Amino acid sequence: MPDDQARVRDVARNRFGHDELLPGQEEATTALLEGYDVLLVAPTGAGKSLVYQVAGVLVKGLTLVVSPILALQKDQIEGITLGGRGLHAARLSSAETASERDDAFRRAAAGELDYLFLAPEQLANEGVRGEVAQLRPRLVVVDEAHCVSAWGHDFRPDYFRLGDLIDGLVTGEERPRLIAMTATAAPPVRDDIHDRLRLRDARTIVTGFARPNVALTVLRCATVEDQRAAVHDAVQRTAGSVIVYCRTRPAAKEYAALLEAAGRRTALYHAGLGRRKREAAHEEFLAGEVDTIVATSAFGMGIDKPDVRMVVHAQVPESPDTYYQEVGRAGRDGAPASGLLIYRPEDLSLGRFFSPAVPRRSDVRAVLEATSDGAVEPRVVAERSGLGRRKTGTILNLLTLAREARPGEDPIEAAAEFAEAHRNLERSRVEMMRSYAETERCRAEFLLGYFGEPSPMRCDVCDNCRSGLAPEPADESNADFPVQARVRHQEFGDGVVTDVEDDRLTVLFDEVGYRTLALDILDQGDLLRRLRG
DNA sequence: CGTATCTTGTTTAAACAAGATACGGTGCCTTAAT
Repeated sequence: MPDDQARVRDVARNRFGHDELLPGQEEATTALLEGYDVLLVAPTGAGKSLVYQVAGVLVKGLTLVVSPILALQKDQIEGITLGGRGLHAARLSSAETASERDDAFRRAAAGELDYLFLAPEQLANEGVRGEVAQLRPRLVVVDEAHCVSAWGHDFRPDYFRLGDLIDGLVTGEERPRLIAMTATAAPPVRDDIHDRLRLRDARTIVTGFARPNVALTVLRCATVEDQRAAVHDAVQRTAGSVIVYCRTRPAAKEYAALLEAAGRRTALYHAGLGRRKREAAHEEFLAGEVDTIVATSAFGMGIDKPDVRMVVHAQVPESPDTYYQEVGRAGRDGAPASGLLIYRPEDLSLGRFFSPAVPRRSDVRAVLEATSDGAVEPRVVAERSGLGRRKTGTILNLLTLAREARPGEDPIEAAAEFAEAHRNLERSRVEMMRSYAETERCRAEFLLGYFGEPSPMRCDVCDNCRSGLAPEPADESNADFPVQARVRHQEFGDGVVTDVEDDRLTVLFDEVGYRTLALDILDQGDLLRRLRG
């Protein structure tokens, strides 16, 4: 609708001071105005926030923003209310006093509030959910939507229930429009977000994953001493801001001390440090008072420092999903930057260790029995089953998933199978990270393929391109099994082709996760068949 | 699963190896004790 386009541009310019909209922004906003749900996958810095801000102005009524991190919500609110835009935003969280919360509800009910921010855990509270429903939000925004997929089962169970919780807000006939936004989502993650949030008539808008100014390199080390030296040397020869990612808190502490001793101005960041220290480290890094920050994965979402010149992974992360997200914090300003992975294969074991456990069938049965009268509140079910709240929440989620996807089957068995499939997927992601570290292909091409964006060209700046190892990307257009093809494997079951090389295929299987298959073996028997549709 | 550290065991009794054990990420929220 040209009309909508003009309105979107007008609001972007006059309210938010953006003369031009970036690719995807306008498309996503107008899709919302036309009544579609939207899944927006766009890198940080591509202005995802502007999409919901503009839509929030044009869709009359309250815009509800679900966001995972309280500090992030605070930044967003400051951005919105800044500079006399005449817009109003508030937050509901454990950090607000009772009177602040009352005030937020009162203002929202009076139509004095444009945006209300909260974490899913707030919506999980029945009382809060009821009150928010009364406000009749017209637009619901799920920020950092990959969390729905990544955290669903065990870490923050209310993320898994978010679809239900949002459905619980519908009071009248009209359901609010929904937009899910994330910077990283490989195709299976996109499907998961779509299913978990129950998007309707969803428009999926994906802007490019390519980061041509970030040179990717992998350095393989045999010993911890070599590893330590490699991190030290890489940081020392880099001018400007550097992020060093470690897998554990003790490792982060050790590397921070090492680099500090070597004369780098260094800050340490992990979740064990407490809010004040973390804020101080973050601010020092943003302000350039330190040029190096050594962190665990806690240092992540909402970090938007444009001039990071290098992201070093002192230890290999557990998946290409995480790696892409973290290395993507390099070179946001478009100037040359590098992403260096220090690879010692033993470190992958930590990724396997952290992959989610499959609950015992006896525990699943206990939870099922505790819900026989229809109880669903995790607190009640945990008391009755005698299991911990966390474990109970995980199992409840699995049972929900099992009932939705396989009605009529034994829910205990189905839940256990889902947990196994989930763990298999996580472990296969670890193996994909191994493949990334060990590949001779263009690193960027590998990552883009993983994210469902096959690239016809090499990046020319990664280690494999520079050394001449990287082959020309395979022409997959006339392959027997092209990307996206649905296939059936005799042993692994059904799946989707995610990557095609000259001599091998990578397939994402429903039950066992990612597998790379050698074509010459496939040719020998009828191991793999293409399915229709 | 791998690593660091503590415990036990052996052997030209102080040192060192083998064996056992603990630990490892991400954040809401609530509530009790300062």
